[in-house]
Amino acid sequence: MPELPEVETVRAGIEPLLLGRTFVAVTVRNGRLRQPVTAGFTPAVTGQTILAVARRAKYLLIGCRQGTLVVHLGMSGVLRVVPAATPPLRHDHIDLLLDDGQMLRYSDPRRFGLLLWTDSDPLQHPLLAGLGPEPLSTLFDGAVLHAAAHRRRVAIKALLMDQRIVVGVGNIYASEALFLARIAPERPAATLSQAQCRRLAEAVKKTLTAAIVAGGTTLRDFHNAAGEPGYFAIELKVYGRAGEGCPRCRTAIEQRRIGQRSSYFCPHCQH
DNA sequence: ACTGGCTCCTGAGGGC
DNA sequence: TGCCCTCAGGAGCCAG
Repeated sequence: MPELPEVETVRAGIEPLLLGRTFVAVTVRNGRLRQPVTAGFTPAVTGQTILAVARRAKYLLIGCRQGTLVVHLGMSGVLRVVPAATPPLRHDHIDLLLDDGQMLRYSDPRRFGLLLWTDSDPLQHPLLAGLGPEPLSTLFDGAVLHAAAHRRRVAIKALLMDQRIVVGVGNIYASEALFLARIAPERPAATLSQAQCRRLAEAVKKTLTAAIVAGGTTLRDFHNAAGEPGYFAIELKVYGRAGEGCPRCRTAIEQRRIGQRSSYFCPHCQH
């Protein structure tokens, strides 16, 4: 369930449960993920003490004394801290046993996610080195977006989801941000004016921030911090609402495929 | 250098 | 009930 807000919610949820803990054992039931879990994974992680739980783009970075555990949730990945005795279900692929009787459990039906260990700077890892700016930082704004869109003919929605341009925006929040900015998702990126790029960059920040706040609220209600945030926490204005009335003008929301992904928009107020 | 299309994988839901 | 199709919140890889 992962776009940036969901990953951030997971990060915030597991951080207090992991800080200072040590991984005492690792069980890999099925390591065939997007990148297969390597033979060196278990010995590398075992014995490591957790010093930080950070996030870069949609990657979780669990910083340990001698390296970093990098986790990506893919489409369907879930990370939870549960009692060590919890019996595994079908898609509970990896357990990382902690020194307090709990374990960090990775589940992922579709197995598009990944776990890897790196003992050097995780930000320099090939998977992360080419990532664009964090959307909520000052490194991302209208000017940056406008520069990135220069001469690009791709649909603006596809550009928004390109992690080399800006990270963290997935299929749901791309539709939501474009709705908020009143920009049609199919517009070739290069046709957006500076003002429109400014509006869109602000809409991205606003959309993601609202979702993080909502996720955090949801999580606080979860006593076990099990992290079942999800998209129910926030009211989506257009995503998944084909045929329903636009919240602004009541025109029927349209659904269309853009770059193999379902996109939702109001044909009347988005241009 | 870009662009669009395909691919990995399992599960859910709709139509017949 | 079963079968077949389509779709799903990601992103790397490939040919043109």
